[in-house]
Amino acid sequence: MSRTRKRSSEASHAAIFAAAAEEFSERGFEAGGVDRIAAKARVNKAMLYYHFGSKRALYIEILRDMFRAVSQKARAIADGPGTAPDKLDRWIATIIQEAAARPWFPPIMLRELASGAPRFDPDTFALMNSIFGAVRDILLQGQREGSFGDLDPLLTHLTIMPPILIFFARQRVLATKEIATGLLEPRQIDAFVAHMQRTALRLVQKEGPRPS
Amino acid sequence: MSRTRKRSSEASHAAIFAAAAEEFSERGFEAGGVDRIAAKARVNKAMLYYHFGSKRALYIEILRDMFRAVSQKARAIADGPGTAPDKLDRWIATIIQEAAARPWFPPIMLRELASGAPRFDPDTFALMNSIFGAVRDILLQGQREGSFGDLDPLLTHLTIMPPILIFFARQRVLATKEIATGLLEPRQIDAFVAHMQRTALRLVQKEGPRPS
DNA sequence: TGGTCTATTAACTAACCAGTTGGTTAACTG
DNA sequence: CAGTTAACCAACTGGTTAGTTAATAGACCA
Repeated sequence: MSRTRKRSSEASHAAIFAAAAEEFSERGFEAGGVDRIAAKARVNKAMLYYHFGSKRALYIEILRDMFRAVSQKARAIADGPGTAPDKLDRWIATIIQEAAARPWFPPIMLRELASGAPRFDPDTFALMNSIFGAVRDILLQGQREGSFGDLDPLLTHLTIMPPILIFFARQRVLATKEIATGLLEPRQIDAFVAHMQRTALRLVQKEGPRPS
Repeated sequence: MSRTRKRSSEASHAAIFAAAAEEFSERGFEAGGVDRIAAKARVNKAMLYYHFGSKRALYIEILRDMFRAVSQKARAIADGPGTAPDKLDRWIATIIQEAAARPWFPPIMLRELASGAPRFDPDTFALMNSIFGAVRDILLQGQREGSFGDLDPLLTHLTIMPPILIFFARQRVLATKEIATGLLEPRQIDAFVAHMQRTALRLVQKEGPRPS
């Protein structure tokens, strides 16, 4: 049946993708091995080249998958209705949810930042930039509305994103070492969302009279 | 003369250290090559093993060098005189200065965080933890004195450090690509110090009446 | 002067890696 | 049923890698 073959093909594709995401997340692009990926996916190494063309193309596919999802949601929030503080809250909740749903994303992204993203093709780079574009629009809206103070959108973005990436990279490590269980329970994530929302609001707020 | 030989030995040691710092910073531990390090240091590869014993020992030496410097200064600030907000400001200025002086540090640290620091021996790990210990003492002092609100020291530390690491990792990338020159001029760094000091203060401040 | 130690080297090894090749199997099609 | 093709695989290749070894040059000292 065509179904059987087709399904098998898609299953192989998905298994390779999942195995590669895990491998690259744990070891990085250079240290990640295609033999190990193939073994994890229970697939012959040649299938990896059959389905994805090259180690790099497979890696980029993993990056693009997550950029596509985040970029689309960020644009929807920025272009949708609501006040700027409200949009900022929703943006933070969204990116944290997406990171929690793709545990391989934060380590890969951190390594890309550390390396200067030399593996990004122009399209992937543009996709990543469009995420910042949405955030910038939210921040500028807040300034226009008078609810946000004077701020540098890029610097603000670069202050909010890194703690999120490192929080999840650390969580994965702690989970792997089994130092503490249940650290990624929903309550834990909700508390972190609240922390980052509070942090972001304090960061963009207008300066004003302070207590004491 | 013994001087000539001794100096030559120390010079080789230093050249290998510098070349390795650069190599590991650009490519990471796994992708970093000892042959490339030796070539950069203008030294035979065997000298690397003579002076440092192994690739990993060389790598750890680079990590310890920076942890030693930062840990010592952090302790001095935490244990010295001054109010908590003042200490927090000095801590941020210090870590940013140390990162600027060791441009290889942020990328290496980011990759370690992404990998879960599997290459840390217990001593190095303790050295790194003692940095957090000093920061925690500053934050607790602020709570005791009533100038800081209710906060989680670890979460606060993990909100302040990542933007600093990523700021410098990005700077190095931009400098390499020569997209913009002079980005790391003193003024640029001073502005970033001010931004992070403002960010940290807003983060730890007591909640109070806000401007509407 | 002859022995000893530090610093250095070229040449080697054994393992590993990304990617290729040449061929097989099995579902579908006319 | 015969031909086509998507999906799959074992085995190989060429190149790279961390780490070793055996030998040597020169400083120091007795």
